Amino acid sequence: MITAKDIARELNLSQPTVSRILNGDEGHRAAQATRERVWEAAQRLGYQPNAVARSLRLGRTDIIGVHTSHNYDVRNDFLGAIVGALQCACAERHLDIMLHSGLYGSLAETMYGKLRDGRVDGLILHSSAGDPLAELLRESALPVVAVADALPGFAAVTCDDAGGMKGLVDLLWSRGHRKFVFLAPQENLPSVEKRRRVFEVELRNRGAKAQDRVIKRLDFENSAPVAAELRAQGPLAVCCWNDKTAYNLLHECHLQGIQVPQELAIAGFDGLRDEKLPARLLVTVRCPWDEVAMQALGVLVQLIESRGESGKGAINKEICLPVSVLDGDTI
Amino acid sequence: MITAKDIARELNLSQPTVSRILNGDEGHRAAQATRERVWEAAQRLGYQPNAVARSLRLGRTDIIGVHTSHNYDVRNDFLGAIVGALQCACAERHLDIMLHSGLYGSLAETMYGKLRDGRVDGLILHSSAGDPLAELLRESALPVVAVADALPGFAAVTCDDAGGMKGLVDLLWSRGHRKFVFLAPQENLPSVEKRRRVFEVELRNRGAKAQDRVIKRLDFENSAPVAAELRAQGPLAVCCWNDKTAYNLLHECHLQGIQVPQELAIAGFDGLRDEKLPARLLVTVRCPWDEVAMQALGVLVQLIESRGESGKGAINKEICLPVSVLDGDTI
DNA sequence: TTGTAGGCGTTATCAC
DNA sequence: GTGATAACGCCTACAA
Repeated sequence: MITAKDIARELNLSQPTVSRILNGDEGHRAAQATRERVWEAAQRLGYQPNAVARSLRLGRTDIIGVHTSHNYDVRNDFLGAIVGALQCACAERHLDIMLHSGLYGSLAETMYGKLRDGRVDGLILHSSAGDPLAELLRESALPVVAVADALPGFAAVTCDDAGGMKGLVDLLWSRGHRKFVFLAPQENLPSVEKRRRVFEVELRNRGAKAQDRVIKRLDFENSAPVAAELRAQGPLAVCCWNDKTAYNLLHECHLQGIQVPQELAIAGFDGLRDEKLPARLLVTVRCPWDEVAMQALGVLVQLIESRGESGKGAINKEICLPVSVLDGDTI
Repeated sequence: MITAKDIARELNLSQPTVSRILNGDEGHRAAQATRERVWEAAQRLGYQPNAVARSLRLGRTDIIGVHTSHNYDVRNDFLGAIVGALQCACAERHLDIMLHSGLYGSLAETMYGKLRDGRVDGLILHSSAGDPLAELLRESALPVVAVADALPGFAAVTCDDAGGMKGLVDLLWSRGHRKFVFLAPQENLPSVEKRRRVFEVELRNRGAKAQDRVIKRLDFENSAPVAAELRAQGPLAVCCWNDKTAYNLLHECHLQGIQVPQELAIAGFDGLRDEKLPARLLVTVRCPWDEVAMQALGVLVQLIESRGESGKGAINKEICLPVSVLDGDTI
């Protein structure tokens, strides 16, 4: 790899002179002739400044880290949506993205170390309430913005989970549904908590009895027995905490011959529904994940630029973006 | 940020002593008491070695770059599959991933510079034939492994496009189809070229006339007029170059009321078909993208480790992974 | 067992 | 205009 020193030697100049000229040289503090010689040599030798050395010197890498405490990678629709949008947003701002790969279940301490080893200027984080990693990060100087799920003590960009769930209940109620189940995940996600709470409040306000607005926890996998169980409880409307769960349930219904929406009406939440096939259009709530990512990046850049001023928590506002209910034919 | 020097000062030691102890200290070249003091202080002060400085010194970052010359991000099913699998594979090898965000259409030279500025040890590349960036990279010292589409002069991990297409033609022919169209993209992708060639050869061998094995180029977007045009040409089997194209076409058929598979039989290629909904199962060829990513990483690590030995092109083998035809109900 | 010296490649601050 | 000099934080070789 060819360095500035190599160029300097070639031209009988000092290395800093080369560096100055190649760095824009705003003050015109170099002879025209020298400048041309330097540019020519740089071109000819294929000089590329070493970004690692520059980062060490400047204390800045222009790299944004992305990490999730959940066990998913970019193939997960949600994370893919976030990271994909970040890629676009980063390109405009001349930033790059680092995906911190941590084995799921590795110690929070270990991950914490990797995140603050100086390789990223800031972090886009997706985590859940009570995550030990978040606890650690809160005390650190690393700028962090949470996405989708707000974390106490961090800036965050989220979707209007409450509004979305209200809209969904409105729609379901208007279609005549009176018996409901909310399928929640095992993990404690703040966004899902909000949805769940609105689900309960809205239905209670409408006079639904406790047994007609049940909360049920499940994981991605085991939707087979759940489908059967739900069917047994007569016709009802199932609000799934995300689209993936809803699709799993739909799939099960197909396998078990359960009529949708006659026996089970199904709604999702995410806006990550698949529109490739027109056959079955899931009712869901569209969350603008691309916008979430863009805004999160904006806030993160602000945090990074204002680093050091008046403590880190200066900007820890939470931005909440509007959602919209998407109708379909599963309710 | 707290450095090794800080610890040294605190304990009245020299900085290298601290560094040595914290780095494993295999030779036991330190007093037990000193070691304990150092570890204690490191713990107490929350010391985290600066990875940027370390990288500068060691000439190694333990970061793998990912770049595509095409205009897509991680939300593209294919790229998502590759990057997602890479995330898993990297975690095991204690590597991290960098997504080089380059605005589509930015100069190859610019991108070339960013890729070899020392921030990544190697590169996973997805590109097409004749890409100027690939030309540049071929001359550089940066270890590169191409995925999905082989590039002359690079190591590559690909799928058995030829075998897959042969299997697909076998299946279509056995189902009685005798009139075919191959939908190809505008770009010149080596993998697609292989599929196209086998498509032609296999059909010619079976005695299909030229007008019954047509090649048609199109982009993602404009499948609307194409669908109508295809329908007009009577019942035929359409082999789409990838699943996304196939789904677009299916969608169009639905909108225009074209019967699938009676009027148009449709097959994809990728294995990125959506199985969330059981309704319409696309006939396609499953490409093991996760395996592609894993193997590519393996080769890349080999290249990195053997860097400097006997020129770079030492290992530029091409690994070709087996595929399988997936039946469905669209043909 | 520990400290000193040097360098990775860059940028910034000064003299000259 | 340009060249020393220093510093970013780390690791390695060698000397003490």
